[in-house]
Amino acid sequence: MNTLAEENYLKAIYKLSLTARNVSTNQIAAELATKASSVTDMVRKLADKALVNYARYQGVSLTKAGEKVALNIVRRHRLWEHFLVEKLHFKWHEVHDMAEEMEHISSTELINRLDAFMGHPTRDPHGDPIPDCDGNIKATALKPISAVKPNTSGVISGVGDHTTPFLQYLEQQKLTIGKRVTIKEIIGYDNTVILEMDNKQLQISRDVANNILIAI
Amino acid sequence: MNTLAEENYLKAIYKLSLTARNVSTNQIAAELATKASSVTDMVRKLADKALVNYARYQGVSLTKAGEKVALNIVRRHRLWEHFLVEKLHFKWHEVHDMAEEMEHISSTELINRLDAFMGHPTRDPHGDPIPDCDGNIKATALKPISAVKPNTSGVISGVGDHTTPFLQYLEQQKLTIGKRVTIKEIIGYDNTVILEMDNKQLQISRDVANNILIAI
DNA sequence: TTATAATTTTAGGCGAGTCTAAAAAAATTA
DNA sequence: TAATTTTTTTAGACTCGCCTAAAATTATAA
Repeated sequence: MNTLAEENYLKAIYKLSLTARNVSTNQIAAELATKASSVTDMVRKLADKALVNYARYQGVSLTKAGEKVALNIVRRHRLWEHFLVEKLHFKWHEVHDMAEEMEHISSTELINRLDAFMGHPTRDPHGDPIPDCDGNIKATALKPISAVKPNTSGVISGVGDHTTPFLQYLEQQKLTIGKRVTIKEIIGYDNTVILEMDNKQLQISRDVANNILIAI
Repeated sequence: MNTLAEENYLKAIYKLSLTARNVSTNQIAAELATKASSVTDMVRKLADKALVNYARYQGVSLTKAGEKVALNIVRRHRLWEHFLVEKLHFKWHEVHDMAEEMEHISSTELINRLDAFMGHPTRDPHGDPIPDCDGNIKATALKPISAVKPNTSGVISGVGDHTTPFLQYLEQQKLTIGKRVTIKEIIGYDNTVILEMDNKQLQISRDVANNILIAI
């Protein structure tokens, strides 16, 4: 078994690996709100356990074993988030910190039964895919609204920003997971996007459009 | 907030306090599978935080504040056990270790919503009462089967032994929470108890009779 | 290409929580 | 009551995960 700190490092490295081949010490330190020297220590420990590939000054990547552990943590996190929203009726912006604690509960049997109890969901409340018990994750090509051509229609299926203010804004605008939207026009001046949803027009900023992901 | 170790000490002291005024260092060490010297260190730390009363060589007791924390941990533990049995269909002897981890999840709001989700249960799967959110616990006078007079009838409402082999034995004999039993006779020779349940006769040993608690 | 800046690692230390071994206090027995 | 045993505390040390400060390495700019 891995310690709490080890699990948090693996999760951070996994997350950062999605947008970079080799993750740097400083990136990990920023992600975990810790110091680079602490990261160096821990990364060597994880390398000793064969969970990451590491060479001095060269950055870090997950090994197959490390990735499996990380995907398991992600699975637990997202299943608990799903539980919190669907069964305990929390809002999607309220569940992250709780799931952050719950993801470290170790029983595999527990998580498999939770999965069954929830009806084997494929996505968490933010639209992120839930890995299965073998760590398989459904690769789904979602596009930010800002990247599609005018007159394209799609279903909101994920967000690129998980912070509370952003999620609260989306909720207020009813721009939630599952909603169908049509991109009408992208204004050249500042990339404001004009959408149609529920037969009404709506304008959103470039930043917001970058962080709403749709399936076409 | 208290650390994981602190919470575990408080819970252990609470448990031992049920059968002793002042809890000894050695008792706590045995309960937590640690060494007396470690207990002394931690107990001083808890005394500094005003969670226990402590004087060198005199044993330990919980303060009001410490008891409140302990009851909260017990509440969380028992609610999660209830969830695991009722919703995820675990057996009553399987849930202790999982709940041991889950009880440390800190959100009060989470536990209150879990409580509501479960329909405000008053007892966990072993018949132990679940404290409410203010730490009030329904005092219920349960009696071991071994301590009631012949021809008394009652409902099995708790167990005095939470170990897996004992719980599995009870399950096999269908001596589970909620079952009505009538004590027919206690044999003088070795205190074997003869019961009637579901219109059938059943014999149990003194040790078993000591650890089945009934409400009359 | 050399100087400067940024990043990463090393060295040494700290607090939490644990341990062993020895000393101190309390309880028990003769 | 004195001697012995048991319990508890103290002293000192260890690991984990973190820190700061300084050194080493790599990246960038002149």
